[in-house]
Amino acid sequence: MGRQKEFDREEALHKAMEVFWTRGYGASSIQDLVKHMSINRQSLYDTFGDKHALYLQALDRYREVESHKIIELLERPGSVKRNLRQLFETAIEKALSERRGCFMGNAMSELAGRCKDTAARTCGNMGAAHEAFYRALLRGKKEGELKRIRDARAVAHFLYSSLQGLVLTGKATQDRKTLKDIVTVTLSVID
Amino acid sequence: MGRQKEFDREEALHKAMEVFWTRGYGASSIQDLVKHMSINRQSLYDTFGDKHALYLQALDRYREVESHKIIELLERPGSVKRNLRQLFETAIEKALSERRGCFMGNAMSELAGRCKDTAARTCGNMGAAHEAFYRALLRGKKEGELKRIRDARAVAHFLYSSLQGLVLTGKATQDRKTLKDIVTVTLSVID
DNA sequence: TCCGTTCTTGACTGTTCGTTCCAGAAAGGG
DNA sequence: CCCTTTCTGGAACGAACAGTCAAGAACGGA
Repeated sequence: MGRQKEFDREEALHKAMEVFWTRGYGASSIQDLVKHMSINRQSLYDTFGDKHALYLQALDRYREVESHKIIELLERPGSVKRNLRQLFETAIEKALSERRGCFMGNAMSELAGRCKDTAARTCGNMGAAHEAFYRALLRGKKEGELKRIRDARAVAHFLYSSLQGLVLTGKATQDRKTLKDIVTVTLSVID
Repeated sequence: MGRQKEFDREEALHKAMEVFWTRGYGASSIQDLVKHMSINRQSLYDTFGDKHALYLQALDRYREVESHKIIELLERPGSVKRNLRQLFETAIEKALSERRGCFMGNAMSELAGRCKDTAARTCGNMGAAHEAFYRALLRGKKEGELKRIRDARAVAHFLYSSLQGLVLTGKATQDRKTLKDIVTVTLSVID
């Protein structure tokens, strides 16, 4: 059946995701990608199609990896408030250490307005995150921790939007207090 | 003193701002800019310097025009709550009709992490908006409309971040209800 | 009127972009 | 062993990129 691939497809895709995540679509050249993926130019085209197709696959991979992290965190047993607080505080720490934001948020900003494929993926990812928030809120209500919440779907939308706003703000300022203020007020709506 | 310019500098800069706002920095070519600004290539370089310098001037112009709109709206006499509601509802309408988001938000996402000049401008703009929110909240407190607010600076940071999150979310989804949900919950913190 | 300055124009630079082609090396199946 | 398939590396493609140059047109001042 011919020669085997010398590189691991998933590993290469992961590297591509990191390049696109860090630099965005337009600012990532094939040169950059080839270098960081440690594969040959031709192998890239043979395996992933063209640049745009690779980008979409990287978005899909991000969703698999990062979204599942969020879902997993929100589904941890115990206090829903504590889980939410931890999610937002982790976001602050990442905003202060890395500066690349959220790959989905970056994709929304750069391409979702012009590219349907990207819009579909960012929208789908938002839907998945929304469901995770929603389920967590429902559980919090059922367990009596979140008595004040009326429209859980609305609050879930709000939380996702707030998280994106927080991460975006973290690109402009490195001031920890500003980011903590945002989280404090955000979480006050589920207090 | 030689020949006069055949174009209006401010008008050309305004056009450049619209191109950068709509397409972002990387995806705007000098070709695009020249075309939409209706000036010659050389005039662009003579008048504004290179592409990057033009971008920064476009950011400055955006701040002058758009930030002042926000400040003006928030300083209107009468109910602070009403003013804030109108600001957020206008943001929804713009998100649904145009798809270009907020130029400052776009700049944060695309460049603030890599370019100090851009970071300084987005940060400065955030500071100005923060002050506008803060003054509005203080007035609301003084006039007895916003009794529940304790840390007005924190709420001001929150409102700016939420606005950015809302606008970004509007790039992924065109669903009006989702956006209205976000605004409803956001404004519940100043209720 | 003529000079000097500045603006306009379009051709042109060298570079980088995404993508493809090709020749050859490597490996599995018969 | 040979055949087929696949991967590799480098060269090459045309297009698009940001930025520059030189020549001339238009205007203000003397």
